[in-house]
Amino acid sequence: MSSSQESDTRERLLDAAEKLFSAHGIGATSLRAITVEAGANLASIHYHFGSKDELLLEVFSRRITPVNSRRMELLEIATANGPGELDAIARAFVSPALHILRSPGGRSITQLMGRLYSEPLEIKFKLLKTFEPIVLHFTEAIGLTLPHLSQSEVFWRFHYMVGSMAFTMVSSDIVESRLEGSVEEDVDEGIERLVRFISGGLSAPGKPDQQTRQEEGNCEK
Amino acid sequence: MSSSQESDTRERLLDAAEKLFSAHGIGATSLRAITVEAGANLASIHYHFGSKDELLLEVFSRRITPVNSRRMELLEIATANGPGELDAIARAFVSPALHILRSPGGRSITQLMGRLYSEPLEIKFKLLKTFEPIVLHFTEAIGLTLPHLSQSEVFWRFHYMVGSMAFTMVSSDIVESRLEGSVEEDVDEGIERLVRFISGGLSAPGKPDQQTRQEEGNCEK
DNA sequence: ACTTGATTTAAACGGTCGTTTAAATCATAT
DNA sequence: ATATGATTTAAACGACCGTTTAAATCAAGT
Repeated sequence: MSSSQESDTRERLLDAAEKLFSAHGIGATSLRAITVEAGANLASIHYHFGSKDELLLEVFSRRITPVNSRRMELLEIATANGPGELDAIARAFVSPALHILRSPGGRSITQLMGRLYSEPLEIKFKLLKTFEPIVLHFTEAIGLTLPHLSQSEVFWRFHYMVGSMAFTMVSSDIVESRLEGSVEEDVDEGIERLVRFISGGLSAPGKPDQQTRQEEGNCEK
Repeated sequence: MSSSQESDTRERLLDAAEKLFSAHGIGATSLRAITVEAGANLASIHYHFGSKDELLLEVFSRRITPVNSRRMELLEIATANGPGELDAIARAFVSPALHILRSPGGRSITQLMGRLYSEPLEIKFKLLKTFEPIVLHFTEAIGLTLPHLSQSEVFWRFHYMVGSMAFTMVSSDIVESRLEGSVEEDVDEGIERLVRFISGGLSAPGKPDQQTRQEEGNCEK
């Protein structure tokens, strides 16, 4: 039926691995379980990917690459005319990642992406290399919008943003189990709610000892 | 030498498990590695704890119980006279957890606690039961300070706070490896920086469609 | 029809895992 | 000293793991 020269076993393996890694964790998912789920032979993983680690790398990058591309697109739009608005910058980072909740296999890959940060695997460092340009461009954009903050303050706030997003992705099941009464809400509504929190945090006053206020000064307290 | 009737093998097992779970992850740490590290016999874990899962539960709760007690103490102080200040509420939640960085074995247990949230283990749900009173009291405190926000908005913002803190704990090694030039900073300085971000996020304007402004209105933009 | 390379298959390899068992050792009270 | 219960020990159990091998099968090009 398919006339492509690419094996579709490879795709089925990626889909199965994505599903099982997300559901049960990476270490707890065996290659045997993946091949059973994919309807393939045990050795097919080593034939197509070489090892379990390289399979995992492929599972990640297949999803993360387009997400990061979209992030760069949105960031460039947000910063096209001078320093960008903080909510637009936050949205450029958060929205592409949370939007794949809608794609097939969405919930699973979302949890897997969030889990990446906390896994003590060597593969994490390989994957994080991919994020370096993202980190650089977003911290630069935030720093231009908030020039009164020190470089390390900007850097940490960027990571707080990453954390609140990653945690949302990982534990969305837990959070939603508490709000059982509420209807399944729109993805964009969740994005905007998160963007509100993040841009509020990014725009918080800086370290009180140093240069604190720009024009709008202290908003809290 | 020790006249206590309690076995100190038990304590050495907990210390070794805490260290290895944190360094290499839970799934990647074998009972054999733990007993070697503790200088104990392989079967001693099952004698003292019954299983690997129950050992893990003990490792967690030994550290988390005092942290949550301290959180409740600080929250009660912060909310003693009417609605609490947002930064005091955030500090009450964040500070006890990050302060055990100083305790022996600090770095390791910090990463382990942060990792708890993203592990797809059944044990996670047992542990999260412990947090229920914490969640209830803190969301109530935030809601009293920000009465214009809906209940679900408050609930989500609480979880964004948890996320930015948990991510900070898990990935502090990564973040600090980027700021290699900077000296090892004070723990309280990191706490205050995180508190700044969180209270900024908590106090952000609400959903624009509904009732938005209180007295201080929009702080960003 | 035959060859060639890509892909799939069944079977096994060596290793590590959590758990269990039953005997050995220790501490303590009588 | 001896009995008793708590603790530690050595050894093995069955199960599952990631990986490898070599043969079988498939798909095209000639």
